[in-house]
Amino acid sequence: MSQEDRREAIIDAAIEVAIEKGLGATTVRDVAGRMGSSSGLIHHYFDSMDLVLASAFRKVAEKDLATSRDELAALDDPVTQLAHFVNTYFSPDRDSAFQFWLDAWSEAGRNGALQQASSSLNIDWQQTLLTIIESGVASGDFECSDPLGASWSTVSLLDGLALQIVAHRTVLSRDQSILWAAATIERDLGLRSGVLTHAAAPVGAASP
Amino acid sequence: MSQEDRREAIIDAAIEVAIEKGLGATTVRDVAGRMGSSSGLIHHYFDSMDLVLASAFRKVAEKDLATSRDELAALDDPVTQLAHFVNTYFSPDRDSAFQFWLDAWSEAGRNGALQQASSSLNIDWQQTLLTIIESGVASGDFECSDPLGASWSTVSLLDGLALQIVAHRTVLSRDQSILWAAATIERDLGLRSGVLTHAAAPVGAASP
DNA sequence: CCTTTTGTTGGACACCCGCTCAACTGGCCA
DNA sequence: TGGCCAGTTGAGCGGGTGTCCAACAAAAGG
Repeated sequence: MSQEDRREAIIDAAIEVAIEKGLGATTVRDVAGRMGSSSGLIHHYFDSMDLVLASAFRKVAEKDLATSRDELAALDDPVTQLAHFVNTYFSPDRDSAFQFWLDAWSEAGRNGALQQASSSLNIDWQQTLLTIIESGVASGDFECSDPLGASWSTVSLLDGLALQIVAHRTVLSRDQSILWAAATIERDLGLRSGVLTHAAAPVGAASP
Repeated sequence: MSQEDRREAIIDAAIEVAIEKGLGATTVRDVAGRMGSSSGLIHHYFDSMDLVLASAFRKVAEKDLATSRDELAALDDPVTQLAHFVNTYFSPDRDSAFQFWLDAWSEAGRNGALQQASSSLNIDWQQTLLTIIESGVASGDFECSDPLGASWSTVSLLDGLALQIVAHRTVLSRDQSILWAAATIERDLGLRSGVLTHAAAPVGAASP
């Protein structure tokens, strides 16, 4: 097993544990136990446990983002892309990844490696949205004088709603949140009301 | 010193420590040390440390909310109230309180007492906004067919932006965030562009 | 084949956690 | 003055943490 593979195996084990116990409560011994190896091994590949946790967060968040980007790439017009983005953002499949985000945001102020990973990946999500918005403005589908502001407002609105769903469970329903987010985003981008939600639902849309 | 005073003193000490070390990293010994008392005392007044932390969060969040509501009560028309709300939401004064929110959202899934405090206080903030929006609709200042949705979208948007400011520090500027949030909220409530930010700035508005 | 290198082990270290409990203190009442 | 008791102490318990490191195993190189 190559050095790189071993590192990935450690990160994967850390992810599995963190999903069950939380990022902050994931320990060296947990990870070693999950891998069936010794605890010393982890420190042979990582200088500190903080780096393991930051790597775990980064891998989860990167995979989550890559999945989203792949799905978006399969759609061709900006309106459909945006509709897909909004309709899938609160999917239960993303709950565990979103809990990683909550943990990262909370810990960012005290763990430098995490803050760097968290802020750069947050920017990546906003950039993904910015690309959609700019292409929509270019094609005439959207009407928006400030795509940068719209992209940040949109991710922030979605994150704020997702946060309620994941942290508080029953306070907001997923479907209701989609409708509320869509309404605001439609107004921000000069779309007719309902365009984002009445569109033929893309693969994996809505939620149970 | 009465029982109630002692409890409050413990909570206050826990708050001081939590501001420095984070809610999750605050220990019984830290709190006792800050008070200059023994660790046993804390357990004489609280059944568990989790309850101390939940109480600390609740006190910070309640005070933060009460301050906001008092300021709003001093203003009379809905537009001025909403402008004040938006212009003060990202104030540096609120940073430490907001870090408590980040910690609470992260920990909510694993600490029942915290989840209850966090979700009910989140609803209180949304209700505050809902009251403003409903009075604005009644007075004809706002145009909004779904005040409930608008209130949730607005808190979520503000929380999402505040989260970037507090967790990632330099990714977004406070002033820029106010402008972006205001633009979206104005569209949601049928206000003329700039009404929320060009209004005579209320006490403590903007940020350095 | 024997040495060297590399990967891996798991016990040990120093420190921290929440929580319990017997012992102590000091003010109040009889 | 003596007894009482709520308030308070802090050592101690069982268990946890990240990190280090001498010892071992196994593959690589001569």
